[in-house]
Amino acid sequence: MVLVSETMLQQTQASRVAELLPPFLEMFPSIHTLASASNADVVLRWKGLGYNSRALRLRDAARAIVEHHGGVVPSTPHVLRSLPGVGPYTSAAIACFAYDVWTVVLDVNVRRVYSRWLRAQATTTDVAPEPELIALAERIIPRDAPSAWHHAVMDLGATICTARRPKCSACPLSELCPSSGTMHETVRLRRPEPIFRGEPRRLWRGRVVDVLRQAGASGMTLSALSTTVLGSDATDDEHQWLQDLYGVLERDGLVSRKGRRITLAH
DNA sequence: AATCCGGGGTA
DNA sequence: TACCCAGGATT
Repeated sequence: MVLVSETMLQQTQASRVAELLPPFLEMFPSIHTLASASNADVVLRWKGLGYNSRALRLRDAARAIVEHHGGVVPSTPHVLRSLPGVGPYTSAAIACFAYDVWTVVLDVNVRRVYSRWLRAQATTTDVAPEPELIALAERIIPRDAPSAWHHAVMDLGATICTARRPKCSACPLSELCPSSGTMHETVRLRRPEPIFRGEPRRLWRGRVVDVLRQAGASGMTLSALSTTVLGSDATDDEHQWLQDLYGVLERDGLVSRKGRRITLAH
C-alpha cells in the first residue's frame, strides 16, 4: 500500500492521491495482482495520474518483490533502492512510513524546511547543500518517531513553509526560525517545452494514450489513431509527426503493434 | 549536468 | 490563461 501511495505521491498532490488510490487498490488489491498485471492493465488504471511509465515501473517493482523478496515489501532503504522506479526519496519514505524505520527522508518540502531552519535564506528558492541537510536531519529526527516526524515536517512544508509565498506569520516556529520574514520571492526561468500545433507535446502524448485506452484490447490501426487524434484535415507532415510520437511511446513500452493494430502494450 | 516524463491546481 | 509542480531514469 505504501509502495503504491508513495509512487503516486512522487507526482501528484496528496488530495488527488486520496481520490485515486482507493480505486487503484481495488483493482490491484495485492502485490501479486499488481505483479501479474499487463502494461495495458496498469496504464488503463493509472488514468488521471500522469507519468504512465511510472505505472509500469511500479508493476515491475511488484514483480521484483514477488520474485526476489517473498512477496513482502522490503523494509530497509538499501534493498528498496534496488527496485525499479524506487530512488533515494521513495526508498527512504517506504521504510519510514510503512515500517517506522529511522532514516533520513528528503523530498523537496523537507529540504526547503530544513534549509530555512539552518540559516537565514535570502530567497524563497535557496536550498542548503545536501550534506548539511543530512547532518541536520540526523541530529533532529527523533529516534523513536521518525514517521511522525517526517509527516509533521512535510505537512509544515506543504501548508506553511511553502515554496513561493511562505506564511511565516502563521508558522509556529517563526520566533525560532532564522529565515522567518527574510526571504524575497524569486522568479526561476524554465526552458520552453516542445510545441505542436500550439500545444505541448506531452498533451498530445496523453491524447494518444487516452484514445488507446478507449480502444481497448482490439486496438486500432495507426492511420485511424492518427486521424482520431489529429482530425481528418491533418497534413502529411502532421501525420508523420504523430507517427514519430508513436515510435517514442512504443520505445517506452506504453503501446505496441500487433500486425496492423495498435494497442496499449501487453 | 541536462532532459524527459502528465495533467491538475493556482495566481 | 499562464504558470507551477517532484522524483527517477536516461543520456
